Amino acid sequence: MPVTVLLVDDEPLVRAGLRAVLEAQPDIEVVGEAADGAAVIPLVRRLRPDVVAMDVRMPLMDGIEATRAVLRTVDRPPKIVVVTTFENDEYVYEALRAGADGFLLKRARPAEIVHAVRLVAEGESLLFPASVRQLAAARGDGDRDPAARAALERAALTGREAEVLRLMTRGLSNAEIAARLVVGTETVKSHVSAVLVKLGVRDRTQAVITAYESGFVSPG
Amino acid sequence: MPVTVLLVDDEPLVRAGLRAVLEAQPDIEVVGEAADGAAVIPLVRRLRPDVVAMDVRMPLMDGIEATRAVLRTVDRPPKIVVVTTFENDEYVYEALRAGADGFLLKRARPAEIVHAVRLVAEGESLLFPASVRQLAAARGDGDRDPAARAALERAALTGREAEVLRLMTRGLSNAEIAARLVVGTETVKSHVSAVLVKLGVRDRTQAVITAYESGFVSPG
DNA sequence: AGCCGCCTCCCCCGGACGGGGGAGGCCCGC
DNA sequence: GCGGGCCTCCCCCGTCCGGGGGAGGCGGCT
Repeated sequence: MPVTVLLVDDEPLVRAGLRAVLEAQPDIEVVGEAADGAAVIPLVRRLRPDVVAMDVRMPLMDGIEATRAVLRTVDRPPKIVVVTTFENDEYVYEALRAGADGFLLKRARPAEIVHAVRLVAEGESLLFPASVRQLAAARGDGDRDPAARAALERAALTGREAEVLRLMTRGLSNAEIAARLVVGTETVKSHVSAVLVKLGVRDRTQAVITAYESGFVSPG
Repeated sequence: MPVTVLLVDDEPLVRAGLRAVLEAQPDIEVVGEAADGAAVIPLVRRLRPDVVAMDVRMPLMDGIEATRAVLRTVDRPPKIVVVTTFENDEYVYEALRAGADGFLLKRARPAEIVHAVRLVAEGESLLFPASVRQLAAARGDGDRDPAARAALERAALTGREAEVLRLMTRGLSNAEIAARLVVGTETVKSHVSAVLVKLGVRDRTQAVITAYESGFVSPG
């Protein structure tokens, strides 16, 4: 029996592309599509796909949240492949922690995409080698052993820091962030400093750049 | 006879998506694909498509350059539709000035994409209404009359300003930009101030955000 | 109970940033 | 030739930013 796949991406074009690529394979069948993470759970319950190809960035509920939701609420859940546009995506480890079984880049060649779907369907927990290598190199860690991953988690932003970073990426000053969060500017400065240290950058502009380049936020 | 289309995009997935969408139409035929603008001219000469669907952002030669090249070197050139990811794309007017006949958003629905291709093939110079409206609204202009377009061009960044903005988006300080461009920091400050005014923003961080949001630069 | 991480706030301080204004040289188009 | 846009540089000044410290409270985990 064929591998059944559910596509989740807000861009119809990407869905059409994935569908075209995957349906060209006799052993793969696309059984459904969704445009947002919020629509995933009922579809998974109904269609029971083997694999969900899930975009990370979606309007209402992003891929990370949707992954958590599926794994938390569905029994015998499908394998989840997170689809991302960027190497060095901050969301990659977030997705893995959320329980995704692998991820792949949108710019990957069709054959690689097919390969990845087949592998995770077989139960392999595949991380795209090139991406993982870049991710590791960018962080200065060795390979993907648990210690390295733990180190990454330690370097992860706290909830408040992520919130502050997100407001930074919207162009707010420290005072504006303070007003928005109803805390003192000194508090905001503390969070900003922590963000800069953790991202390894010098100022808020570089932090915003890193946020865009890593997919923490995204244009459009 | 059917409308023949050449697809130009560096992402195989997008090409596959466009192909799937367009080939579903009986009167549209995709006659070729290219992954970069540099490959377009020989393909256009050989295949003589009615329409070229061209991505703006490509590794070796971008869509604007490729558009210029095609219109300059090919006689009886095809209609060119520029494909972009972002509304409010700075490149939109650049593309129009380069001679593109229209543009469409990647996130447009399949029916709209098909519609756009058919229209330009018929000789209509179509600008996607939603995009144009947003573009106009964002700039505070009225509609797409020549005066408005002229106003946009006047508000456009000069070469030096664009260069400075690009270095800003790479996280450089004024002093670093000055060193890079071999000018004084006061000069850089002048350019930065001009950029801030023209973009209608308060500080460099907001300028970088605008640059990302407008597609002036892009992650990955 | 004790520890630790997170959030909160405080001080001092130097440097970078951005606004305002001005000005000279250059080249291009009218 | 004259204007105008562009690039270049200059001064003053107030503000924001970020670094380096420290510190208290609170909640969870052990």
